[in-house]
Amino acid sequence: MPGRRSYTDADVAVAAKQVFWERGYEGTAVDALQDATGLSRSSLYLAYDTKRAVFDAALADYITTFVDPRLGLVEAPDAGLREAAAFFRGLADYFSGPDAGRGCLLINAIAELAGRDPSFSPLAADFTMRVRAAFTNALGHAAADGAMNRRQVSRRTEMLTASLFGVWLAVRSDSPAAAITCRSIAQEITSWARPVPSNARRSGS
Amino acid sequence: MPGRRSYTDADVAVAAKQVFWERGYEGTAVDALQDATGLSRSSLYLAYDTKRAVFDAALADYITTFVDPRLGLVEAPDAGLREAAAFFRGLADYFSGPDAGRGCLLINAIAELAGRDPSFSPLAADFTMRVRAAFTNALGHAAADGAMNRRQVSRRTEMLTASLFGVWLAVRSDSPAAAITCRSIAQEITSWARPVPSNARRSGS
DNA sequence: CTCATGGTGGACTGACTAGTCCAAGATAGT
DNA sequence: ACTATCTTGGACTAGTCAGTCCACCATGAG
Repeated sequence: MPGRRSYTDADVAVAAKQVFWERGYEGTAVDALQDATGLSRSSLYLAYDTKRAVFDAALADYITTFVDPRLGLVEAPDAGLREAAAFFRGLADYFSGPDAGRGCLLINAIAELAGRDPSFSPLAADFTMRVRAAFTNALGHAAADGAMNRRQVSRRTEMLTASLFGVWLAVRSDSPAAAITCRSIAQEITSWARPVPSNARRSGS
Repeated sequence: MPGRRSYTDADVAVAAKQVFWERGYEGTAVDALQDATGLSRSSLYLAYDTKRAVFDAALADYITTFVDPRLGLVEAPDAGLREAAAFFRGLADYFSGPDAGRGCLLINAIAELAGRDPSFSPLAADFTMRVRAAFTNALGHAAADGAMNRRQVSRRTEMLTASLFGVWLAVRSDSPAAAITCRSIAQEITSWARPVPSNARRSGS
């Protein structure tokens, strides 16, 4: 009902986030945003000039509420292999939950828009850099503790960064399998902490 | 011009493959398929009943011409760490080429359709299983040679599978970076072949 | 040479899309 | 209580989408 505005821009972004997360950017019609927010078209366009602006706001909200807390663990100044492993275990737990099939809003957006929508590319590039920096941080501390050398830090950072993107893609097809993958990665990271098991070759059979 | 049919279904699939590869499934209009094939709408729909059928045929062609030769290297009965590393180096070379930005048609399709189009899910699940089996094959042989134990085989298989999906996603935003990632992964795999460097802890500084 | 077969181009359909616009009406300040 | 301001709902526009359909005509058989 008319009068003074009954919602904030942030309300719109949060409600829209759920729909974009579930159905993707192109897959979300403005009508669906109306249903999700309970607002009519004019009210929506009063808050944001374009569907894309709604999406950007939803993505920004997602990053602060979902990405920052998790990745922040690995970005912490005292983060090490423990935190890197815990990060992937946390993902594994999330992948065992009911909402895992939606994947990651940010990585879904990269998959959908990167390379095709030029205005989106910087965000994708920034995020990749951020993840790489986070793992370099954690693995660098491990190297300082003598667990690995510099060459290993950069190689393993590359591998963890690629793996992170990969599990978020895989979780949309098969979340239980992706949960297992995350736990495997966490275990592998943990194994890096050991100076290196010299009995590795014999414990197989 | 009318008369007897001047093209085969396979011609259509191959031409369509290029467009789908470049622009994605939803992003490709039937008009674009007309341009690519040089056929008119009726001729297209004479070869395939639906846009989706064209896509499936294009994807099948992609798998036999692009995926099979590369992944076959790792699936070979005598494949080991050498072949797994060579697989990622081969990817790195491809990522340095001009067409890298399109990514992988199959993985793009998984990213676009998995979880949203139920009829596509089996193909996605099958491919993930296939990749996992391929790396299990190669790493299993390495384990038989004493380079690692069973636990490492399964963990590292998970990691390589996730990494493969990840690099194909990343290559669409930044192909030079993805090429470096592939080479790092190849080097890491190669390092598994060594019984395990006991001087790893000291060579850092 | 003639006719039936069937490939072909292009107009068309109905269902969507994002975004615009305006009349209706509730509120806040006076 | 009155009025100006600004939110609201919903009709509307212009464009795109996948898929259908038909008149046209080149070809192969007899």
